[in-house]
Amino acid sequence: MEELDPLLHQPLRTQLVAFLAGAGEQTFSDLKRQLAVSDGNLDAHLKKLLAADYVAVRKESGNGRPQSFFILTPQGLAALNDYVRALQRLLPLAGSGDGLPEGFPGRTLATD
Amino acid sequence: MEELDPLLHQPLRTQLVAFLAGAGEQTFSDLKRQLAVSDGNLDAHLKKLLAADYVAVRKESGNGRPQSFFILTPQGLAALNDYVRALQRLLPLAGSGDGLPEGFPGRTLATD
DNA sequence: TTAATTAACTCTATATTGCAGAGTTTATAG
DNA sequence: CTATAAACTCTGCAATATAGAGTTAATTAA
Repeated sequence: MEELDPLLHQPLRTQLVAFLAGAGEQTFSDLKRQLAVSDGNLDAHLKKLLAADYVAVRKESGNGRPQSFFILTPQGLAALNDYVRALQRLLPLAGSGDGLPEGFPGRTLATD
Repeated sequence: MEELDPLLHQPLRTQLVAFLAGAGEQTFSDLKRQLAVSDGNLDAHLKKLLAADYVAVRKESGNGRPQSFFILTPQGLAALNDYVRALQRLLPLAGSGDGLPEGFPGRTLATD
């Protein structure tokens, strides 16, 4: 059965990676604001992504407050790519911009 | 930012619900085999889906071994529908059957 | 030039969730 | 009627997620 990278298949991390993919390099604070998440929680999830080399960090200081810039690595983008494909195979999303129930052939609903 | 139903956004439960959506009513053992998961783990996740009324169960006995048939409820299908749409908004998947990197405008990659 | 303030992180303890295997029940076979 | 096996279910351990307290570093203002 279709595997879903557990590192990516978690609400906050999916959002994180999707956001980095779409918006490019972001500071810790940017991410914190965008995802409305606590410092500690963001830190913990970033650490996991860093440990997996899905995300890289570049630190700056000297010309202002110290800042960390987080960015998706090529591996991270590749993993996201694979993840999205796995989702597409698992969930019949193809061509369903507006409904998708028709995309689930053979289903039977509980009649309650 | 885009919300992802935490009940569905978990590897095993996503697979479970996707499978039920695609294949209709399934027994406990069918699910166990298809998802290659331990009894206890399957039971735990089914309980959560039952508690949320995403899945319903019908029990049979008397004419063979006792069996439970699990099935997606209308609420479950609706939740899955919402979930897929949230993913589609979060991840720019549209029309990317074969690459998708182009689907992430504005991204910048770490050069390592 | 140095003490106060504030922003940017990071660490740690607690809560929540996930998992596997042992246990229980129910049915068929000998 | 005892043994075997399939179909679940329960319980304790392990891993993960979260929040908030703590730490470091830089600007501001006396």
